[in-house]
Amino acid sequence: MQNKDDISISVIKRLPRYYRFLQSLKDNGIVRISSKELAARMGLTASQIRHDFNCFGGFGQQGYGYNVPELHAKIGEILCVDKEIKTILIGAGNLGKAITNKMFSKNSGFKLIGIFDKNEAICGNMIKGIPVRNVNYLENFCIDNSPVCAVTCIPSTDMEELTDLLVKVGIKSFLNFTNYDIAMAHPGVIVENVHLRDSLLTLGYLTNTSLDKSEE
Amino acid sequence: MQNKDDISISVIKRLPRYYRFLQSLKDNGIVRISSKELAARMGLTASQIRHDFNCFGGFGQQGYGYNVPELHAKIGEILCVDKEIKTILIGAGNLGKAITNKMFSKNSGFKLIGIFDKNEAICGNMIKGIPVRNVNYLENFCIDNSPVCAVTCIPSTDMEELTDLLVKVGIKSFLNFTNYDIAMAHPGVIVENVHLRDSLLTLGYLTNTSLDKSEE
DNA sequence: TAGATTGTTAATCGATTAACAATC
DNA sequence: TAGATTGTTAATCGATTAACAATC
Repeated sequence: MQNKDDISISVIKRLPRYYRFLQSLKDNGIVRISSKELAARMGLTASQIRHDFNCFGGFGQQGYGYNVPELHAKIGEILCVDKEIKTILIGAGNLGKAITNKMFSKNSGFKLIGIFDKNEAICGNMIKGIPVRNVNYLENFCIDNSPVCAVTCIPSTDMEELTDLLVKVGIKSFLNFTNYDIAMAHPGVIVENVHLRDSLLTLGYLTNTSLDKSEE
Repeated sequence: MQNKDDISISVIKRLPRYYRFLQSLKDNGIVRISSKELAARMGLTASQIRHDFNCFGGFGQQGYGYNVPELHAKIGEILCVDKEIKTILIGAGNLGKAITNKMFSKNSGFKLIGIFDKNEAICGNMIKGIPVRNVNYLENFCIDNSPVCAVTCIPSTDMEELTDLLVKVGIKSFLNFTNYDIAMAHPGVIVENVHLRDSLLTLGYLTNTSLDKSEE
């Protein structure tokens, strides 16, 4: 087992998928799995799986494999799914609503404590029991409640002003759905970008390339 | 310039971001940029940028750099943003609505031609001028209109049956928002996965790790 | 022409895979 | 004990970076 700082981002990005697969194995009552069997199910190599898990410690048993509920719990622990990072969401459009409804379930590691929007017309609306507040109240809300994380699903053009404010009032990490480059503007802040349009463009490239090929 | 098949997926995944940055440079009236300057703006190395562009051909000029509108056009061409891949969307909840409203703009390379949902109550509703149809009509619609791509934003539990049908009627590529593993179930099909919850869990890990460190 | 910057090859770095001793 | 499978190191592979000749 190595120091947490040494763990490469590629390993970290695989953890949520491991967690999901183990969850589903557990739900199906499977108590034991070998790296070979898990590799076959996930489309990875057994070597990589053992290598990945060993970044965090020896979770298996020679000659047996891995205990599914135990491994699931260990990875959940590494991902801190039991934590409740105080989180605010800015932008209560369709995307904001979808995120609020689906993503902050138990064992997500986060707790949504406030929703903000600049559109007066929807302020006061409730989403999953949380009122949509006018973005004018954002600064005071942050001072009073000290959220750590912000989810941004607003137009990119509003992002510069907003992120300056959020970083000022102590936001440490962002789940960013806009194209504004938060990491570039605020070095040191933790940012996970979700660029939906980039995914679509990549898919377009791959689809067209594959169609060209099948026409040859 | 190499064969299209030789181009690694990591290069391809950077193309949409290059395209975005060049768009914004172009919008700001910048007509010339060097790899060094672009690297500084994007947080990459100049070497990588030249290396990436050269996978597709020599777009620059020694001693000058790159012509922004020209390079933008070239990358748009590579990404086939002018194509209109016929696309259907399944699941007209908040996420489906957000995607419909924001992602299929001009120069996305896609054209949304049909929206489907199993919820009777919302069938007939219009989203961006497209009616929500009952999923019962999906098979016949595909036979009549031959869509190439499908966007899936429905519960994972409905995915096995749905993807079997979609692949049968000729869908070649998927933008998949569910946790169902389409690629595993249908080898050969092109899949771009967007796992929002995985992004959140990764952010949780990074956030907690960083908070632990700053407490030391 | 001289300076700048590309295109491209070689060197480096890091991630994945293979191999096998340890051991359950 | 014998068979199975991990943990871990070494080998391989691929991606990124550095270097520099070509050339605008």
